[in-house]
Amino acid sequence: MIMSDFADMSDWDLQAVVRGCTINDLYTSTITDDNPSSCFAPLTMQQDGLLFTSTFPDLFENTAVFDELHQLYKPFYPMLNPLSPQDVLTSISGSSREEREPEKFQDKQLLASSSVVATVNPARASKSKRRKNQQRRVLQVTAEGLSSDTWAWRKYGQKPIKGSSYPRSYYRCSSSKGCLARKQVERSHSDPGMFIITYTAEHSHTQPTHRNSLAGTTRHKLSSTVKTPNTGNFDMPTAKDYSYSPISTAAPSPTTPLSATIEGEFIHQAVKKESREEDEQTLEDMILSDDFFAGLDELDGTPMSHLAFDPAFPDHSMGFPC
DNA sequence: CGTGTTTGACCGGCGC
DNA sequence: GCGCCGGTCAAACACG
Repeated sequence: MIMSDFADMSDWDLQAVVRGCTINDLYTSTITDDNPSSCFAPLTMQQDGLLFTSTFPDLFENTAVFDELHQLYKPFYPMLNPLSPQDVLTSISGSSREEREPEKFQDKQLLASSSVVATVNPARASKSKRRKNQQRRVLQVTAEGLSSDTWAWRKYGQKPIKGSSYPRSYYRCSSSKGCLARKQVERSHSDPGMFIITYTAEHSHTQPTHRNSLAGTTRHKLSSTVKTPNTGNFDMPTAKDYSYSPISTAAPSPTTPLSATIEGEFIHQAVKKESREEDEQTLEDMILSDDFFAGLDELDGTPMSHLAFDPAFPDHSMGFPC
């Protein structure tokens, strides 16, 4: 594996993986108290037909491998984005139908909620133009995972996608004017309880302390437009909508703070797992200590700030003013 | 007033 | 070259 190849991979995959472990622990039922190590989801990197599979315990036991990864990722640390949790992470830069329809691609790959997949194909990437060349990262998250994304997103479009039962919503980062970060949210065709999030471009700023004003985020008018998946329509509900149906067919708006219902649920889970979180933080401190976040520290000014993220209190833990 | 969503129109990449 | 389709724009409107 060469550096240029790594550069094509997601900039924050490693952190997303590490962070995802912790958050997965809170969000998914596949990780049990009896099996803390299960948070180390299998890591699969496919590259030029080469399939590299490992698990985190393996990586950590094999310090040489981890050091290599550490070194390879080091140049990208400042670009790491504290993505919200979890599940599936795919880096895409290509032109095939599969890549243009990540949700189908993921279905094919049978991406489990706890697995992490990073895919890159430099050969194809070089051929493309603007849209083709755009690096994308695809995550499959639950509604909870969706709501835990603490970046401030502003919806700027929604389109029905051919072959998909659900429309795709388009969001741009509203934290900073010049930020090119984009986000697409689409309900998973195979699992309506899951959402396919496609991130495009990087944030050009640090994570905001608080999300922007809530003005306009709760439109009662929406209550008549929110439909079930069976209708083929899909609107991102407001916090109020979501609070009525925590595990509803829709999901919280990315710009909407966690509703009391969801937040309470998170608090409940967080309290439940409190002791284990300490262990995990210790683990993360061990794994990600020293120069791992040196770049982030320079960028953010708050050392280890990202590790302070707590899905139960996203607004309290994330960030800093732009 | 500031910030958000909605939605039809438009643009441009891509496949044929 | 043409048409399809995904992505973006921007006006209108909602909400606090």
